[in-house]
Amino acid sequence: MKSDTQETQADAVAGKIRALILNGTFHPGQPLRQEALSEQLGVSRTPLRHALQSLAEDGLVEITGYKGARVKELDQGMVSDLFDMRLLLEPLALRSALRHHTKLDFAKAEMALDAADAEQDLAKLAELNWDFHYALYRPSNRQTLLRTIEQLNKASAFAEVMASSIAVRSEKSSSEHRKLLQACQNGDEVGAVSMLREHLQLARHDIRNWEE
Amino acid sequence: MKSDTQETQADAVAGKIRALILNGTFHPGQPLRQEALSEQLGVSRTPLRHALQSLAEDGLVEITGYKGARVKELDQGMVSDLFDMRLLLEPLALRSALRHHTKLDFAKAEMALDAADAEQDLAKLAELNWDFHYALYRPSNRQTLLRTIEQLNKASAFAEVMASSIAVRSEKSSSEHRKLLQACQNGDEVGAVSMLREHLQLARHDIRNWEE
DNA sequence: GCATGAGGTATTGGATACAATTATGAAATC
DNA sequence: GATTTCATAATTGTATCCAATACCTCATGC
Repeated sequence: MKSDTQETQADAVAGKIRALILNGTFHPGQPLRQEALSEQLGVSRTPLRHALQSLAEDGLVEITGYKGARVKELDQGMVSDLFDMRLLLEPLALRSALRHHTKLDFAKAEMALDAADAEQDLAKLAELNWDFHYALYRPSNRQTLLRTIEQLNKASAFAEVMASSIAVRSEKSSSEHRKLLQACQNGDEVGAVSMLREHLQLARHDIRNWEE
Repeated sequence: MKSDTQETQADAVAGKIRALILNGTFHPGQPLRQEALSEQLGVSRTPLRHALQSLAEDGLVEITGYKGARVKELDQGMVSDLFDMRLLLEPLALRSALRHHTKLDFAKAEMALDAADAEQDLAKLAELNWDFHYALYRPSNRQTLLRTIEQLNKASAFAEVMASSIAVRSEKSSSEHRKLLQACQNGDEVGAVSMLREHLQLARHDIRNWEE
């Protein structure tokens, strides 16, 4: 997961802001003032600005020229779109990866699951969620596909947190994840794919119920 | 297509650099030095940096911390991934849009096609290409889906230009586009979707043949 | 001869200062 | 009283300057 690129302050700050958003410290629609944030996080406005731009790419904040950045509102169609896309793309990645899985991949996936079961912090839980899925998809070695799926997952995590769904269904999610992992280990392609589909549909359903 | 957000110099510069890349002035792998570019484009390094970050999001350049930005190399799997994804996502957008098309949408699409037939500049041709597809998908009103599809289209345009494919198959592409538009106007859902699929597959095929 | 490390240069990342734009609010006008 | 206007403040975008990091050369040791 670690890239060879030297981490810059902007990246670090982006991570911190992401955590603050996912933890609920910053709520949807809230404006993110550059000066205040920069002093709060102990950096200048320059890297902060880059961080905000990064978060905008990930769909967590919305930037409007000369008007500033605010935490994105979770609109009605966003959840549908995200999960429709994930339902189309992730089975493709999983199928491409299935023949190339190694024991190390399964170990990484299981490690993420175990850590998730003990995790309370929502931001870290979301991160572990992605670690699990990524472990299963990465052996496909399809970088471009993986990058898009990662974006969609990050945005989904945002939606789940906003809908207070990620905490509520964590134990359900865990069992679904373990079944999916088991199917992958057995080399059961149709089972794994259908388990993945079911998992995504259940997640979407639970989010839907929480938004009014 | 114009958003209400005030265009900033960073955005303008991003557009210029994108054009320079698509026109072949900057070739893949070439490093993009900030100082040189900033003086060439008449802006400071600060907005230039933001522009490069934007282009990195679009997948046209690659940024590595403290090492700089370079025009992205067109790797083998990228084309496959992009078109696999487009083949899954764009039919969904088209189907969602079909019932909501208005005469204005068709007019916009046709205008883009007519302009494309007379266009020589590769960057503008790529832009018109997207304008056409966007006109057909936008009535779906699915913003998140559209945003992802836009990214994929921009990246595809990059790949097509790099493979010297966009110029060669422009007349073929035009006829495919017009058939697709016709099917949409007739309200022929299955015809439109299959035409779209064929169009994408042909584009992928022609790119494949040009890369060695 | 080749690896290795010190030093200097080139280039990027970050901090600060300044300009451009937008939001705010009070006064004037209908 | 509501609305428009204009000035002022708050906020973002841009330019400039400084610091951190990577790259390249060249000396030095084996």
